[in-house]
Amino acid sequence: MKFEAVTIKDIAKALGLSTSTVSRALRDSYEISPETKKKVLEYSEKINYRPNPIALSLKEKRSRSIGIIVCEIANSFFSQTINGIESIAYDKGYNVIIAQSHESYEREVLNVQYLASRSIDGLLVSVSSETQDLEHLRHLHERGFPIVFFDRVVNEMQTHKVIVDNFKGAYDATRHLVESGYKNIAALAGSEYLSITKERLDGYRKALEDSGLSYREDQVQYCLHGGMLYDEVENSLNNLLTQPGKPDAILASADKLTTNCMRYFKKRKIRIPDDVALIGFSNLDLTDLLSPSLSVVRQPAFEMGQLSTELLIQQIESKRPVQSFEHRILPPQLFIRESTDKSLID
Amino acid sequence: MKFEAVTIKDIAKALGLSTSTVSRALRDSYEISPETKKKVLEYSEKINYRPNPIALSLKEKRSRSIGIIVCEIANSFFSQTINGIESIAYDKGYNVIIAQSHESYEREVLNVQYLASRSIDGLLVSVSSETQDLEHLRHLHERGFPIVFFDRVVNEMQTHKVIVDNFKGAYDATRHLVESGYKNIAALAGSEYLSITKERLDGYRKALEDSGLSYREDQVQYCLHGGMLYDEVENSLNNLLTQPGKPDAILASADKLTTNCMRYFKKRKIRIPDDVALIGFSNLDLTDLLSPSLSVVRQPAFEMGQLSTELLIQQIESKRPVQSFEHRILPPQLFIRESTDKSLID
DNA sequence: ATTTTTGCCGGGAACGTTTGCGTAAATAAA
DNA sequence: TTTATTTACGCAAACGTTCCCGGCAAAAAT
Repeated sequence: MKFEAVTIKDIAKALGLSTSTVSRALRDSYEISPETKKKVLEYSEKINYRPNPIALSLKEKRSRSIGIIVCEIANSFFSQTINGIESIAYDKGYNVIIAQSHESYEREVLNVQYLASRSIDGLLVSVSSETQDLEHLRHLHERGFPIVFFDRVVNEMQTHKVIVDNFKGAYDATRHLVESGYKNIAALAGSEYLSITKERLDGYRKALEDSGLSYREDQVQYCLHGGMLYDEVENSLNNLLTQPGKPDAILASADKLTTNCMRYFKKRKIRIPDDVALIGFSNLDLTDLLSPSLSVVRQPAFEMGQLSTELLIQQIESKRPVQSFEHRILPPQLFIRESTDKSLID
Repeated sequence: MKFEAVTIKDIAKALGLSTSTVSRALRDSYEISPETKKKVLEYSEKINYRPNPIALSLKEKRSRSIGIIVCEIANSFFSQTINGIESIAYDKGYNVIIAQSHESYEREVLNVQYLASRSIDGLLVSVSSETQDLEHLRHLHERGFPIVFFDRVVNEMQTHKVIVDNFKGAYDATRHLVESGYKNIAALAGSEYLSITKERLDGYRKALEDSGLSYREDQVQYCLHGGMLYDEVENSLNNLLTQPGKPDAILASADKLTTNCMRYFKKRKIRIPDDVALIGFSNLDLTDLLSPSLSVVRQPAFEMGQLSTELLIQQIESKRPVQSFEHRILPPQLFIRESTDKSLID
């Protein structure tokens, strides 16, 4: 069943005018007499005329829609980011098309190709945790296609980038653990390939060094899928907890890592924070309701979405190729709760 | 900066052919000689030709994209549903465009108009909690535009509908509370306008009656925004808890209602389930990590998304107007945890 | 009275693609 | 050899819109 819409031709025919006149009348051109304009406006109002955006896109060579690629919309951080993106995009008359990579490189490539072929005007990307090869994006970028990276950026490409200060987030969290008296602080990290993983580990390391504690490689575990799979978290924690100098605190550097870590401890009846303290990067709205309530580093997700979108649309609408690319760094927020602070437990 | 893509014309010019020949060669038409086909295929492969979907849409009067309207993608139930929708849509070569109403009728209307003007081929809708007037949807529906409702359906329109057995979900949950010894069971419900609210309350009521307990209107509280606003939940709970015959158990009929209910109890140091038991509809992946772990009615969200999309695409691709509409009802799942069962607490 | 300007409108091309129709050359049938 | 058929391709219209280019009146300037 096709759905027949009213076109400018129908209006022209009904009113005995040409399509050009109708088009001009609708755009309020000075070349059209007030009476004709009035007739056209009234009639198109009456039959509920809406311009066909497909036809417009074809003519203008732009679709007024932007693509988003994230790993999971079910991830609080990304759904909040998307809300930020949406708020700006709709304001500026852009439509958003969301695609999920589910942390798979293959699906990311497929999505990029799909979106590019859908004639989107620009792309907001947070790469998957598997992504190493960037040809699928570089290919577009070289041809002048606007791309903005957020959160999980890639250094190899000259584009606008919006991230949170991951170094500071991890640094502050680690310092907090040290100041709370923990001495063996392990890090549960995401994929090695991701920028955020490196930055967060750097912050963790620096905080240890600044505190006179030593950084030990065996206290760092990577999870390729960023905690999406419970098994990889279980594995990593098994590795950490069976080693000599067992950690008394853990810094988890992603949402799923943090919650699956809790799940692991709960299963094994390991008490938080008595046996092991836990702090993690998370944008969940429920961290206060968990047992124990969770200390977290929170990212300004909504603002990241807004900022990224502003930069993207600015580039899309710029007359000449953008030369200088911005690299914005937003501040993270530290929330101290029971999982790292026994005194808060009643 | 516009992004110039390769067209069929470029291929034709380069190969000294006409656009029609190139088009036919690409579609493997029998009218084209094998040699020409080979040349065209190889060249278009080389320059990475992709057909312009905008031009195709204009010609075919269909965009191969479907719209989704939900209140919040941050809601686990909806993000899971969207994953289900996506899985089917992409399989069948459809693109999805997601719009959020944020439980606002006004934004819902705007979104519907926006999506309709974006030449989508069909719409998957879960109405906002404010929605009473359905003109924005009826208008499209009457003109033969394919619409499928899921979860929050409307009875006034003859379309495909996919829901969960809300009656049974609430019935089972309430029976479970009764069987666990609770006698004063209150219901924290969502917007009165929503189908799911009515159905769930009906199940709650029937379970009470079947158990020899009386249904009391003062034990039911409605939250127009479905728990999105903490204040409305706080208000409702204040009403429930200050009445004579204070409830010893609560059935919360939406995700946000459930979690905000917990938040309220936590703030006031009301113990669950010792002071009040709590069970709620929820698709959160974290209910096992909450304190106490939460008993829930879970909906098969992914499957709902899949099924709805299959029905929608079937209708879109049907040659003749669809006469008979399906009304599918999926089974909910009950999970008993600590918040209603003291024996599970260690 | 003639020329110039102004106001108002229509014709037609273009965006990228598909497709019905026409047709030249090549081949087969008469 | 003539006619019929097949093969392989091009032309042009169409989808809905905008916009350049004209054109033709009436009004204004000469």
